[in-house]
Amino acid sequence: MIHGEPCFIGIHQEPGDLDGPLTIRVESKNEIKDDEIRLKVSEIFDLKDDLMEVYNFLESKSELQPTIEFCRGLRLFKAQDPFECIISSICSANNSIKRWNKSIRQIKEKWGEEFMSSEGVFHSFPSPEILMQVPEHDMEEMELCGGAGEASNYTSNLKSCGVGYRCSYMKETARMAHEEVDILKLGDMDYEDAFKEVSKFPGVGPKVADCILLYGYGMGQAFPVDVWIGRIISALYFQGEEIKPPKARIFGMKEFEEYAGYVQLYLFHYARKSGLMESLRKK
DNA sequence: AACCAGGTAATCG
DNA sequence: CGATTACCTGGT
Repeated sequence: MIHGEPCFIGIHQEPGDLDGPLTIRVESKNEIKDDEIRLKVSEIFDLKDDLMEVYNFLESKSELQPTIEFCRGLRLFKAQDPFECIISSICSANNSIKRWNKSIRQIKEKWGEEFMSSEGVFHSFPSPEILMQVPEHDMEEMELCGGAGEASNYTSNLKSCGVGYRCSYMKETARMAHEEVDILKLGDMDYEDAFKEVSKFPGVGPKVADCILLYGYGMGQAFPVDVWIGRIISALYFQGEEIKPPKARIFGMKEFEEYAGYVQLYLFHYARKSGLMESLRKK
């Protein structure tokens, strides 16, 4: 997997035993060294350090202390495929979790590479080159196929995955990732430069850019602000006064520094589990 | 059937 | 500049 070959990793931990042992099962056609597996798993699940450093930080801020008991053991999860993360993040904008997950699953099933394992069939996310060539809508696909039958019968096009107007963003981003931008290089840039760079992709605003950098490239200083984080910051730090996303983002980055990503994750989960979210619902 | 949620891009003053 | 609005889809 270090070299890009497919590999399946199953991870199990007894429910309720967050400090208990992790069982890791690996499947691959090729031989893989134990150390490589450990390295990759630990990178994906951010296991390189225990969370004490994060918890010490949360403890030091009175507004954040309550999040700990609701989130203990929760970790940032790093995406394995940067391009999948970029397209997924674009797809998530102005969209529901359920819907954009469904869209991404369909994209993988339709244009990803297929793999078998004992757990069933898997699909990788298609490469930029593949995705940029996918027809946008049923009419385009029909013409490509010679124009036979009803357009609505064609389902090998991006719009059929329910991505809506994000379709053109995704295709153009795929084209740029293939022809103009080295998306692997983003990981070596510093945060500010990487933020400017990913913001060049259509459909990528501040929130999506921060999601890409946080979940796709492990940049922990990113603080993605969606409506919920905006409301939570307003409630916890500004006595409920409305704080607009750009201001909430700057505030979060200054206040939380290299822990901003973890604070965002913990605040969101805390608000959801504690009932704070219900009380903040609309306006 | 009208209305809602959800970030970005375009447009307006 | 800041403020407003169109955009698509699946849900009520």
